[in-house]
Amino acid sequence: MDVDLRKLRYFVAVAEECHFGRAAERLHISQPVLSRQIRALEQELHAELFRRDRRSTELTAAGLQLLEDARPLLAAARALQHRARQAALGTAVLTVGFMPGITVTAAVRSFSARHPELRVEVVRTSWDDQVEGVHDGRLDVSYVRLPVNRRGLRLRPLFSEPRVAVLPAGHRLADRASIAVADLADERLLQDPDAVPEWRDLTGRAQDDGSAVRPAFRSVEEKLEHVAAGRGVLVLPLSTAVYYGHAEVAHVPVGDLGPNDVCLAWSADRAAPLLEEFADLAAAHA
Amino acid sequence: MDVDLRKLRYFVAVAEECHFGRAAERLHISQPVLSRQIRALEQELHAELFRRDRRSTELTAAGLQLLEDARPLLAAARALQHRARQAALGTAVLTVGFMPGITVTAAVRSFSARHPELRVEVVRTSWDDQVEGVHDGRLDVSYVRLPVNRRGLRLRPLFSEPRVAVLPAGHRLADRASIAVADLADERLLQDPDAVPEWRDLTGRAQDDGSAVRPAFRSVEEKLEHVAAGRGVLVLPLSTAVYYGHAEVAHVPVGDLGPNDVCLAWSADRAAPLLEEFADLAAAHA
DNA sequence: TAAAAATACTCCATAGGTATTTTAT
DNA sequence: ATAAAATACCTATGGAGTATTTTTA
Repeated sequence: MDVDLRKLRYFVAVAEECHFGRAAERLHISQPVLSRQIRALEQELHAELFRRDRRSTELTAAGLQLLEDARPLLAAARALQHRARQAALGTAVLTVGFMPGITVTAAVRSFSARHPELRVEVVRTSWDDQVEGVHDGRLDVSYVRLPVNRRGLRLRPLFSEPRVAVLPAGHRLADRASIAVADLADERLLQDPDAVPEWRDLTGRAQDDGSAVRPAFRSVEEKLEHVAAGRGVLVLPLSTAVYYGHAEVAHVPVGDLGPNDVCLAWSADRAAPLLEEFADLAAAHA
Repeated sequence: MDVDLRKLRYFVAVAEECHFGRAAERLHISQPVLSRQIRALEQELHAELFRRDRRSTELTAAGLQLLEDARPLLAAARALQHRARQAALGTAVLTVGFMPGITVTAAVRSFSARHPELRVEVVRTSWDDQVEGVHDGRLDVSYVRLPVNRRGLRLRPLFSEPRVAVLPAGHRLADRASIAVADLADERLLQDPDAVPEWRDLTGRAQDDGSAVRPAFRSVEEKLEHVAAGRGVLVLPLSTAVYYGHAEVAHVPVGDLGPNDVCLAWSADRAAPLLEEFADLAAAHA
């Protein structure tokens, strides 16, 4: 009758690992259990999900389709649990996510004034989890920086700001009034290339020259230390660069980079009145 | 760990019936089982979902929040199953829903020409299920008539058309070139008031004068027979009225009713490229 | 033959059932 | 006293484990 979310979670693990043994390990269950659960899922759906070739395990078309739907469904289920538990605590809470550098106080203050019965929580996000929290219920609304995957989201544009290159203090370009992307061609980019799509278009740079490009330094603070140490450069929205003032780094505008757009995002699956109201205020204060 | 969709389905039934016994009956399980499952759900969520008063059962704030999320989640789960099964059948299918009177052939033909590998199915919908099918996976895209609940949907406006009053052939207003809503004040409306929000604004008409207003005649054809028999009137988009030509009924434009907007709708939770492409074609042919 | 998945079995948590009790009017 | 939900207790399905077999490069 109903699908079993546990089985879906198992399925996603296998789909991601393409290997029953490793997936079982990740899920902290034994391999035979996992095989049996996946088989059961396949029978329930009347669909073969994996092509078990000799030494490899890969998704079928049906499996690909299922993966497409399963991830958001699991996120929605987590969100449902989270919100139900939250609601049970009595005090209604609106949780606002924001990327570093974005100032939310004005909008939050206005909103609190209108809704004194709501407690407003503010949570710092990062490039990697700025939308995740919206999908899994930890955030009600989130200030996000484009580009984001719009799927399942409702977006309200707020403002745009220029992007700057962040360089070591003594760098040959550090004193320039403005530079072009091409000037950075020989530098190492210390961040997710998706955050700077234009980087990909730089001639002479492989599509993905070794996925070891972005190691374990996740926070902006850590990345800035690496910049200061001369290990690479960053491209950041101006407000982020200003927010994290660092004596050993400088920033210069990049002339041929489009501006960075900031939006408010919330789940397209939710009843929106309060969220829209917050969005209106956020837009008014932007 | 994961919520159990079965429990959520049970919960929704109890929330809708406000009565464990009736809900159990509807679910074809015994009442004690249902009580136990709801208790288990409450414990998993650390949330009291129902206030069990003496003789009544009603939702708590947490229960209301859960209901809000549970219904779309269950629909999404059904959609996931449906699409996975469909994908397993091999031939990829795009299913298009449409309200009676809307012509989809042009858009469908263009789309088929561009995607000969896809089989395009066309399914007739009605006022009551025009969005349901999109949520539970039976439809990939659907031509809908506003107003609709936008939650979880992506909408692309296509066109607008005037709305007409449908009257018995010999009716006192049947020969008029145009009428006003007020002229219909004494008539009985044979359809869901939500389909004609302006009806509510008519002075001298109770907000909901007996919910027995709309009995078991669901299809447009049945409603037209009732109009012909003089039992009431309808307000329909012009194309629908024309589509269902009936010798014993007439239709006249209603001057002070806004036009009816037709949109293409699809799920906000899905990856959109193909759906957007269809939307583009639908808009081009509108 | 060796790695990966499937099968065989055992155990136990839990959904479901019936009979009964509790609770509040 | 009665209607509604909760509890007690039983059965059986199915999830999880370990040991083992099948499969194919």
